[in-house]
Amino acid sequence: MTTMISPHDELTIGELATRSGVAPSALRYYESLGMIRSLRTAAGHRRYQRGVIRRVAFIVFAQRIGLSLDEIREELGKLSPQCAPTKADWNRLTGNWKRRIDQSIAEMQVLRDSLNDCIGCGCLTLERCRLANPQDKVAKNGAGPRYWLGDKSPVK
Amino acid sequence: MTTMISPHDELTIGELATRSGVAPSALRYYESLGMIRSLRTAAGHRRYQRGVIRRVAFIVFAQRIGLSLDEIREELGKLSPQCAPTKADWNRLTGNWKRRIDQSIAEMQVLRDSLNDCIGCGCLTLERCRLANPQDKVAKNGAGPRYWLGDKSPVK
DNA sequence: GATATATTTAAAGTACACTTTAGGTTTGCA
DNA sequence: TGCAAACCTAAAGTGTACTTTAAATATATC
Repeated sequence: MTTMISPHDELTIGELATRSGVAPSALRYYESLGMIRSLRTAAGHRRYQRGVIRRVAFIVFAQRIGLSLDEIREELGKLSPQCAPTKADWNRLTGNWKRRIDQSIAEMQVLRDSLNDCIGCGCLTLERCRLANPQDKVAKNGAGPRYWLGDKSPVK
Repeated sequence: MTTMISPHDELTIGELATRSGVAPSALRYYESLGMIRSLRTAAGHRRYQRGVIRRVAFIVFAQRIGLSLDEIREELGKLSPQCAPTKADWNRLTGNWKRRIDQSIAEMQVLRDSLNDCIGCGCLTLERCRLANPQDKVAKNGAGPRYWLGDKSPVK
């Protein structure tokens, strides 16, 4: 019986890396942040339970949606320790995530529309197209491009 | 004549910061990267020509679309030095940018659909929903979440 | 003229998400 | 038994995009 997978349904870090597409160093990093857990062999090598694959998938997915590791860590904290989420958990999470995704899409659409407007009006500037306001008014607001594009958040 | 704006249609760094919503430190940083230029007063203070506002708007816009400063620097290099882009330039740029935006939107939609599928099928796992493949096949591919989500790019 | 605000530079610091390195141990296979 | 490949830890390094700091000079306002 030459299995590629450990007999006890536990994965080595290399196997988890292959299965998840996430580098071993990243998996260790996630573990150092308390996002995933491992058992250890007598020699100190990590062994991952199968559920961890889902957890890593969860992390990767959430990252693509735009969550920071810190936010993801919080979300993971709301689930049962190392298990798959309950149906209720899942609905709540996906609800939040969908809203987030919809926001991203909406923002991208604003950006695309901005380009259309700029082409349409022929003025060739992002600045004046989006800015119906006279310049001095904008200057007084302390507003900038982010404002032009419909975002109120500080510059960072 | 108490103007808020310099008499010669040239902006101080503070004025440009206010007008663009970009911090002075960031403007200096962009200048250090050769993305914008300034004239200097006798005392060495920066003075920005009006066109620079558009250039900064361009930078901010491109960042939101997801371009790195390095990519933006390249795009800026294709324009006439400190001027507004020509109509042809503009169409080319916006064409590229729109494609980029469309890609972002498409990716977000894939992510959203993934969530829908997961809810719809009730399996409560990202992993098995997106993965019609038997697990061993995936293991052989060395594929991971990024693959499940329709992306071929390396882990980074 | 005094003072407050704005500006200058260079260099170091920050945050995020990891990766790389170094030096050592363990495992799997012939 | 021998050896390559995989694993371990801690600490330092990487890339992006800035911000902060410090010490000095300049400008604007009263």
